[in-house]
Amino acid sequence: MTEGPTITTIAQRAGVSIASVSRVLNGLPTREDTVRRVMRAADELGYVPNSVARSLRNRRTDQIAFAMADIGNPVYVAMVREIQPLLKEAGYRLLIHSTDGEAEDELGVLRGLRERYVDGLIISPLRGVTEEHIEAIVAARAPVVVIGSLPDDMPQGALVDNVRTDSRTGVRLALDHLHAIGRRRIGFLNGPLDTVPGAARAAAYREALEALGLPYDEDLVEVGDFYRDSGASAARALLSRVPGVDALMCANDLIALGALDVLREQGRDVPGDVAVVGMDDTDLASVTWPTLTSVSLGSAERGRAAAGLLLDRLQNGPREPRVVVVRPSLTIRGSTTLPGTSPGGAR
Amino acid sequence: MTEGPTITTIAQRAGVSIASVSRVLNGLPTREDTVRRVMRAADELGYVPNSVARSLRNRRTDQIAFAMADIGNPVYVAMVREIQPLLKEAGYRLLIHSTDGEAEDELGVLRGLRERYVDGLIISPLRGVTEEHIEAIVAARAPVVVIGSLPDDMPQGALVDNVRTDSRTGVRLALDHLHAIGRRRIGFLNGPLDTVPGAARAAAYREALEALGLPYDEDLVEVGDFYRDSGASAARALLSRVPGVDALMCANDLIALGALDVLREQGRDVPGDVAVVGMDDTDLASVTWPTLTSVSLGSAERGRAAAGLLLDRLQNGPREPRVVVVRPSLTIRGSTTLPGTSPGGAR
DNA sequence: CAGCAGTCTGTAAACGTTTACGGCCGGATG
DNA sequence: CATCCGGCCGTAAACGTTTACAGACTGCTG
Repeated sequence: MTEGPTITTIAQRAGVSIASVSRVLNGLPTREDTVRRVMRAADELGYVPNSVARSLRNRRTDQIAFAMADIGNPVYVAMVREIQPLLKEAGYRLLIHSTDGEAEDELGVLRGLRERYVDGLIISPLRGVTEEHIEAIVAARAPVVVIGSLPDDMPQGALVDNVRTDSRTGVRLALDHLHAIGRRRIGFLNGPLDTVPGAARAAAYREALEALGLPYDEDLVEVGDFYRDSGASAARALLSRVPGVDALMCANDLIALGALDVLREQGRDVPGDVAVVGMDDTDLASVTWPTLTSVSLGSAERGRAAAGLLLDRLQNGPREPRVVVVRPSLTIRGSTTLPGTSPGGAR
Repeated sequence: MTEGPTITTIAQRAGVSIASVSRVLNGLPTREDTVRRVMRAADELGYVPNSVARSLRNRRTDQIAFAMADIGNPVYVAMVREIQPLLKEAGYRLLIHSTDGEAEDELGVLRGLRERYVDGLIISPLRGVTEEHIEAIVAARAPVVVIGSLPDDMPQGALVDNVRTDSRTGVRLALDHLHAIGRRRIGFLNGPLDTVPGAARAAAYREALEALGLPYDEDLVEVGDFYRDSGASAARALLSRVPGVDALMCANDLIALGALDVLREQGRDVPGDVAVVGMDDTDLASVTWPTLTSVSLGSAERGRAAAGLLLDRLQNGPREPRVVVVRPSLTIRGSTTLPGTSPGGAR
């Protein structure tokens, strides 16, 4: 396996020093004649600079990592889809880490920053930012953007920006809508309470009910996992316990899919008998039948914001940490509107 | 910004040479006493090796890239989902390149191999492997796995393995099934003919009809793009031209989604009036209503195979190029089976 | 006690760049 | 003609590792 040409090879062929070669290739001022000879030699040899050597010398890798729980989750796909072109545009390559939501893996990625194989990191920790996460971020001395919530008491040295959404308001939007279309017995299918989204949504559901003057009823709440199967089981349990439920608020779209499966199986009309709202507004929401009303937490926008913050720090150097909050919105579709009825109309 | 400790720092603190430090850290035989001192110093300093310097010296980056048209496409997501854990297991990091299917971007990635920022590449070129692709692969001198079809006349020097599927057989499976449930006027909604999948599926459709003894009718074929909107337009056009069509074969699941939209809008029963078959068997297929019968081209399996081939080459050195062919299969769902009817039954 | 084998360690080179520094040469100036 | 200045260029060091090689030391043998 012949090794490729290096600047030394070019220097020999062009009869100049490696310093001149480097200068020419980097466009530094050089005599016309030298430029031509170097360019010629480089072309003939088909020279391509070695990015590893360059990284070592320049102390930058032009790589950025994105770490999330599961690349199979449409929410993260939406983020990657926004992040990738922004990074490419700015000359960075993208590394992907799927952590399965394991804190251990997340920490591994954060600690990996010290190996200096990336210039920065965007991370979305599923179970929140622990003491250990923070330590690792501080020790990394590389810019990090956390998508999700961050403790208030971040230490000074941490080069960390934050992008978050307001799922509280998101749940509120959904319940207001359900209330507006006349629903009063609104069930809630949540994910695990020891995840950040799970805990936040649980609290938000309670609050929203209160704001609407509806009673909180334990029987209307079911906790499972963030998957379709689990959503189906939860829906089945809830429906048999409280047959009169007239709406289901689901903590994400996958759970809502499971709920739709069960409602169809039981022959209950959606939204006639039971209205359903999902959360995350993934691509799936427009595919189901009926199509799924869903709270958009702005995945794409969060991805864009995170990439923007990171690039800003990399390009413009240190500054005060920033927080970007993305406002949720409600996308109303068929699972809460009877055909021919306007979205806001009563039932 | 304090720079982190290097082996030099450790060497000073431990009172030994950097060579000894390196030996200890790499587990080479060393006197007990020295080991202890080095380990102690490394711990106290919180040393982490610099992966860039290591890469430069070792001539390997422990990174692998995956290049595909669009990370938003569920087919590629399925592949990434399989590839990532295999690479992680083998100690490689994963880089993602979304090329938008632009030949220029694909070539950019291939040429990038010469910059040596990755040890290998998995690529899925949307519009086929051109002369230029091949040149770049040969020049790369790094192992490449192509997912998709590869010309027969690859030059000797190319370190390239190949994973492909047999979409011909896939289309055949679908048409056999449609024929078996009594459909005779089977329309075909295809993607662009200048893409590899588009061309292959067009030919396969013709062949399959012939094998079934059905006439080929131009009016039954519509060419658009591989997206949902485009699938809808195509379906609309086809249905108005040939109202009596009793089945729609779609070149991918997204097109099939569009077709389902239109059929619902026109009040035609699926599968009663028109049966629908998609292709790729993505997650979407189990979400639609009715759920979508779809030809699985084994995305996950192709991803696994590609990662396996690449790792094999990286770990065991040069060998003859290999080709893995993944057999398609048909996943039968609601869009071709009347409730209560067994899948194979007549209409 | 000389010689020798065997361990362990340190020096230095190498991986392929970028860049500080000083030298050389030309022309312009006094 | 001596001096100075500016523009180019080459030498060498640096980035942080790994590793070939040779030297130092130990303890043993004859």
